[in-house]
Amino acid sequence: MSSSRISTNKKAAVACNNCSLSDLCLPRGLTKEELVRLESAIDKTSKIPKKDYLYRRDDPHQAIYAVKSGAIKTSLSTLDGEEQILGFYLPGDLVGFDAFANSKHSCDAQALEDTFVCELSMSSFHELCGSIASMRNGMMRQVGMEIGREHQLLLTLGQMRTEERLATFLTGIAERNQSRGFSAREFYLPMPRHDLANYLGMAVETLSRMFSRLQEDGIISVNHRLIEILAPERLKSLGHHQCR
Amino acid sequence: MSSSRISTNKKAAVACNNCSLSDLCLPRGLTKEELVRLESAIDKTSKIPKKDYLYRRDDPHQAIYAVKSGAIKTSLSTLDGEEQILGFYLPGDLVGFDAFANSKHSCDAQALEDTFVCELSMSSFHELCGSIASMRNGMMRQVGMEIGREHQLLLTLGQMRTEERLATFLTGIAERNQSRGFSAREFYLPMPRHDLANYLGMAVETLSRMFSRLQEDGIISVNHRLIEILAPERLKSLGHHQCR
DNA sequence: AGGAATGCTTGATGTAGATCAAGCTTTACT
DNA sequence: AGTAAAGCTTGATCTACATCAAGCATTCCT
Repeated sequence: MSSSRISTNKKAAVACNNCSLSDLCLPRGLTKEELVRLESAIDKTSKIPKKDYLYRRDDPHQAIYAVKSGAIKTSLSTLDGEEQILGFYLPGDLVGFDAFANSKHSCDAQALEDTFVCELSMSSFHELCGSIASMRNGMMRQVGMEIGREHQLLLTLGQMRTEERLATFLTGIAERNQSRGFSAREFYLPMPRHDLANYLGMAVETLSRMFSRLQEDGIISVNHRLIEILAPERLKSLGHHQCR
Repeated sequence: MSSSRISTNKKAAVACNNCSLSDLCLPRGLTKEELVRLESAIDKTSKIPKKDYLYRRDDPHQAIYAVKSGAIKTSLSTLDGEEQILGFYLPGDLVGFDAFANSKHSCDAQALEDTFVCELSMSSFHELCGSIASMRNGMMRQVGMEIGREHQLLLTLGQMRTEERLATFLTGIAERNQSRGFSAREFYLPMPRHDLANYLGMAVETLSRMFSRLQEDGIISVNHRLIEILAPERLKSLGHHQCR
């Protein structure tokens, strides 16, 4: 039941320096010397097997994690056994800010597929934030982006109809892939329908129908989790509630 | 249209030291000397008249604000003229973290009534965070609480029925008042129905009906914005989706 | 003080999306 | 390989809530 990570390698296989995610993740804006300090602080890379938890609610805040490959979902579980998914974290994303309030995690983080994460222990984190201004700024930027994503999701859940929610989500994923050097046109979704429906605040059946509708309209092509965006502009224009 | 603050007083009328909000806001955990430094960094207290903006989207990130009295709402506006309210900030709350991502505010912040805020300029903020560890930690705690509030709202919008949303909101306000030394039983809501309905993701009419329903059931007493909670336990038990 | 505008409530009606139900496909397990 | 269990889709029905409509109360403005 508890967080059971295996295949822990002392020292990251790839230095931050050489990591393909370096400009998405923390290193952006650090000097060469600072980068060396960050790298030596990243004490290990862990493999989280599919369905295992990276951490659970009330676990002590041990580290900030950077997703290297795979995907993580965070969620809140209620007493009556329901859950609300809060976010999906893809390679280059940082996870773990939810524990800032009281040094205990306030949600669960689970691997959607076999996932590798870099760990920056909280003691290293504090030390680096205390001594390197650009590290502090980079961290603040990341926290700000996290808050921004949550604001966007609140807008989605509060204002949009179901078709628009899915359209907005798909364009978001496409842009994210683009910025990571992957295809914005064709990609695999890392999460099952069940999770995506929950995240977008609708029933699985409704989500499925919306996928079908977008496909019938010739906007996307759906093959289970493989999505091809045929008409990116039309997809984007379905998102009426874009921020001014 | 733009942010027009008036009645700016050089130097806060009440020092952080003596401020009734001190243990809710930043000072918690600071030594006497650190507190003096924080106080001297808080260069002014501003009055934001009702309906004026504290800041707007795309404004440069000039300060972190602490609400001393009154109330602030933050919101996202869409191109087609709709809005999603993201949060209500009451005395003791900190506002302005939304600009961490790129040094520009990513939402609007508007006064619901005449409001006084303390301003900690970003330059002071950076200086204090760089030199005082407990200041850094206090700030992280605040950011964590902000993220926690947003998670709670996502759960509310994603999982709850309308009556439950209102019940959860009201118990939350009651607890907040309690922790601030005000009555948890009787209080004025600072926001109009329109804003509360938007925040809770429902139509004003539905919100009004839910108020009426809770009143008919003898759980609360409603007189416009004056709310009296008659049966706190029953109200709380309507919130089925409490976190485990 | 008087009138207009805003805010709130209640009732009647319509509908987007939930729920229920069933079949099919893919993945997981022995 | 064969069977069980998940995962996904489509159709039929139902309902919680939105929308439309109207009236009253309160606040704002001159």
